[in-house]
Amino acid sequence: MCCSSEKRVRTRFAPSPTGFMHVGNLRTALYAYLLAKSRHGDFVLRIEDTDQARYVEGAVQVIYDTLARAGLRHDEGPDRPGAYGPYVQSERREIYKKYAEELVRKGAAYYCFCGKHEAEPEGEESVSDAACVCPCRSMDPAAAAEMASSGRPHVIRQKIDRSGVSVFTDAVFGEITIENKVLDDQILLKSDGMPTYNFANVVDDHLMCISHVVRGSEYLSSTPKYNLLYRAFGWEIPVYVHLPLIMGRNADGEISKLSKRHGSVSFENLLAEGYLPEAVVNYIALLGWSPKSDQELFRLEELAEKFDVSGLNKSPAVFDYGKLRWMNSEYIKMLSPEAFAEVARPFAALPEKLSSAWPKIAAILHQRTELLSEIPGKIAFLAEVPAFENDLFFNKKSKCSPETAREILTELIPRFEALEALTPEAVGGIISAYAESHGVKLGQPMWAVRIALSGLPVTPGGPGEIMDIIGKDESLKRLKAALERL
RNA sequence: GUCUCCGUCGUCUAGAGGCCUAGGACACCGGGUUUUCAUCCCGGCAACACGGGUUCGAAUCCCGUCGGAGAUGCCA
Repeated sequence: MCCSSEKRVRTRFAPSPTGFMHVGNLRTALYAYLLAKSRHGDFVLRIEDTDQARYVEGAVQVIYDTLARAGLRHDEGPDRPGAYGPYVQSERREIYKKYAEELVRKGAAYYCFCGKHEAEPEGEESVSDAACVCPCRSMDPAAAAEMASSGRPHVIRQKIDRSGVSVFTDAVFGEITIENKVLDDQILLKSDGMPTYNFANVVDDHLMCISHVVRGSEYLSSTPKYNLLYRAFGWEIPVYVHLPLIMGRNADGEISKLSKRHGSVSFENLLAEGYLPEAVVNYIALLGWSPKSDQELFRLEELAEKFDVSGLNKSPAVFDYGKLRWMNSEYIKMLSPEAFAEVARPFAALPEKLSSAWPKIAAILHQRTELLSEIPGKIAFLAEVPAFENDLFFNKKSKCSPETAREILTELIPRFEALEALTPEAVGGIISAYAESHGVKLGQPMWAVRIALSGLPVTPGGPGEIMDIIGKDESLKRLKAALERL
């Protein structure tokens, strides 16, 4: 029997192996993890693979990888043996069968031989399942059991008394009342012998001693059915923690449950775009939960310390890529220069000749990067000067024009040439000296040299850094080419 | 259609009858610093869905309206 006397907090994350991890699911996992850890409890991973049609090769690995990268370490799971395994539902068939049959014996469920329902034609007054009464419902139990054991295809349905109302309490939403007449005799065991989610989650949560069921609010309206199941078995009902949904906004401004059409919604996509896992975790933690303080940046351990169900919100939250981006930039800035160079490297797409200059390139990129995937675009000019017009030499603020640029380059090129090495300091010194001797703003020669060097009005780093990175030969080549066209 | 839930700046949120001329953050706008841009600093714009109650007093409680979302699968 189970451990209902045990006070230990145990939560679970129970994803279906569909091949990718939706951020909504990740957030559910995060909250389940935080709830458990904030109370020094256990966080369990269970794989819900009861839908064979949706099985995807390698999908379980995606789940492990996601949890690992997000830092959500589970205490038990298929890969971490615990006392309540197996942790994969397809390996628990016999368990569900046994309990489903127990329910039939208790009169809380029945065999149904009706076959699949055809889809109802659109537009008609749809007759809900709840309203129609299956003839199998009133079949003689002994006869039905015999038919079932003789191999006749069947499912097992929950037998629900539709009178009265069901009331339950959710830790987030409070007291919820639902009329029993809207509850249908849902299928517990499918004709292939696999349980439905509706049945498996109850059996497993009980058997695995889950104390707090953390899940999306889409399950709110079916919760009374689960409670009926717990009662039929005589099991203790867990604490429910239903989470507000994460919404997305489409191009027309319409809001609906966040899905692929709203952008990258899987954790792996987000990482591939250059969001740091810590930033994503921090961001989604605050999507629907508030620490009730003005703090917004949290390490995972800190979240586990501060997490409390009372901070959970009831209303749906719109996923805001803009704010995620800001948070990502905060995490990038917090990285040490070495760490930044390392995480950014795979995104850089550097040509061979520049690869040894990576540490220097990373240094000028560090404080100006919000998303790692923007890096190639920011540094492409290092490999090759993009086509540009001489008009680019015009700059109001620094009073620069193609004419002044010509003067500047004419005077400066020999000085750069005379330099042993084009270090940022040496280059800066020469440019400053020019500004001073000509009585112009520093920005003027800076602008001219930058444009000549990069063909861009905006570059990471200034002329000194750029020359240092591309080297003396290449620098002079570019400056001379620019002067020639002036 | 039916049922359930939700409704504070554009977005994420604080607010649990007087502390609210409603606070923070992102975004946006403006200013300053700066070797461009960015970072950084300062400032600004911007919300209690609406209508009734209850109360000396309501963003906070009650009712209604409207709006939004979810559920209604041999998916989870």
